[in-house]
Amino acid sequence: MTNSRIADVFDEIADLLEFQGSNPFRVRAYRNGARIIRDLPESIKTVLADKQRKLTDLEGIGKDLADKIQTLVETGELSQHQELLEQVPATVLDIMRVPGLGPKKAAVLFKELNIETLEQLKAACEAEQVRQLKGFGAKTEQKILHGISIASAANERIYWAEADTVAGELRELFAGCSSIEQLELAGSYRRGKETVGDLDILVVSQDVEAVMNRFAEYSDLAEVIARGDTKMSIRTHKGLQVDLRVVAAESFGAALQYFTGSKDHNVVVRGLAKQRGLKINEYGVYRVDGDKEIYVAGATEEEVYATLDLPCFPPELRESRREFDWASAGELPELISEADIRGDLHMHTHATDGRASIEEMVAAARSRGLSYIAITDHSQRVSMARGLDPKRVLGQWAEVDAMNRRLGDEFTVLKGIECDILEQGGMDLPDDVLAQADWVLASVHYGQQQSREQITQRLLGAIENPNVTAIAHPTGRILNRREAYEVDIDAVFSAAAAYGKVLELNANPARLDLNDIHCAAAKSHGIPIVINTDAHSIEGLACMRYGVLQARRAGLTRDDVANTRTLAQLRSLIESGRGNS
DNA sequence: GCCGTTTTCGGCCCGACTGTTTTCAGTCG
Repeated sequence: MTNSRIADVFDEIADLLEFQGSNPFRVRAYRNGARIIRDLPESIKTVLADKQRKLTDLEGIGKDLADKIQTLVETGELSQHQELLEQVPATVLDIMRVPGLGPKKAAVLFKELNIETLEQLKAACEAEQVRQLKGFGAKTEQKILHGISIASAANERIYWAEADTVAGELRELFAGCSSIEQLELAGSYRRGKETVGDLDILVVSQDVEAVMNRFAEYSDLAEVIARGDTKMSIRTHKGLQVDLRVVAAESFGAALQYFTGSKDHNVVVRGLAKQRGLKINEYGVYRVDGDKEIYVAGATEEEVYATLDLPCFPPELRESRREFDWASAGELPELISEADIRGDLHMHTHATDGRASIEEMVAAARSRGLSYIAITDHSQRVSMARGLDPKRVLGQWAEVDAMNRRLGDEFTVLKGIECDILEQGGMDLPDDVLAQADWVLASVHYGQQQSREQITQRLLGAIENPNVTAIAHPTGRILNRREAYEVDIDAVFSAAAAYGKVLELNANPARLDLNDIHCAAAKSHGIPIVINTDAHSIEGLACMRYGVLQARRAGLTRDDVANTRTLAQLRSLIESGRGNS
């Protein structure tokens, strides 16, 4: 059983317990446990197999959860989980996900009206039965009906890149509001999470009405969800919720820290504050003195963290993973930035499914400040994209040689290929062809439904091939669309480390594959990561920033990433991979 | 359910907004 499956079980137990009105801290313990398992950079099986280590060494996993994890790994199920599912139909969890309905109200609906599904809930609202219940009224009934109608749209998290577009529009909207002194976007968007559930905007202004009126003029606004003295929430036509909060200047840093989260990170921060006799909320840091609270800090995030002797963590690291350990050891990594990137080693041209020529890709890459690229068109198996057979790829590489002679020392194009790993195993081009390339990416495009053993063996075979430099998009996932294929990722990491291979972080905003957890795991194996755009057009080269953001979330530094190296350093890295095979 | 230099019990982050209420519970982030 995989980490993520174990985490899913714990999350569902938390949902079911919450529905039953269990101790909220017990519920939190399960959710916390789920997050810890999901964020773990190695498989739980590996930890269990190591006699030197105990699951309870993980902060937040006690004896009880450790036993449950072990049971799940060994038997694939958990009696407590089964019993809960017998008491509470899993479909009632959908009811809790309707905006405005939480565990308490969902439980009342279930107990009083026997409502188990969204369909039954809709019918009961339309029959005006819900408004009869204590604690419910006509407005709640309308809100539920509305909530059901938008539930699917509202629950889908959008790609970070899409959120960034909305963020840009909102910045522009508020740029025309003269009373705004400071503005920042917070939340998971600021932390650079691969998908974003909603946007949070923080503003300092003396004129709350003017700011909120401006917000109400947003061209993509579908409805105003709430509007109070300091907070206003809207929903866009696509269903994205945007929250606006207006705060005083002395509270801006505290609010930014608070609303950037993550929630788990803030729980730790608040706990540390409490130990020091301090209290932190979104208005500031306060020294608690009897029943008096004296403002200590809050204008900037730096001063908020400084009251706890903590560095101002880069937002990407605020996930309550390892950042507090790093900080206390003085080992906070200096995260990679886009300026560190010198090359892009995965892109397509119009020879296959790209839209531009080699020359156009070179020009675009140079204007982005890069000093080398690899042209990596598809191999013949990808017939839909007119993949290259040996003859065509050798022809393309001759073209690249000619191009390099024209370019001189200023810029270099590596002769590359994105070579398919065939369904039956083995590479899609003969070794004597691949041996002539500078840079070979190996990819799984077909047979993604194969068994874990088959796919793992295919990947291991590619890693062991001396001509292969790197594995592209190693898990094959497409966010919101396609799960990663089944693969023993630990085996892939071990092999890549042993054979000196590189793993890709594909920067396409829908892929971001490897994900942040896997990148951190690869780093711990000493595996270099290459951040590539997989561009199919000159515009596609701009995706690099999404990959860098993901790398930052993984805690990667410049040294962890292959394409921050100079060309000479990169070539020696490629050579050492060949030597190890 | 987790945790502990205030340690095996008693805490566990905290405030805004809404709707249904006449003072607050539930939801949300």
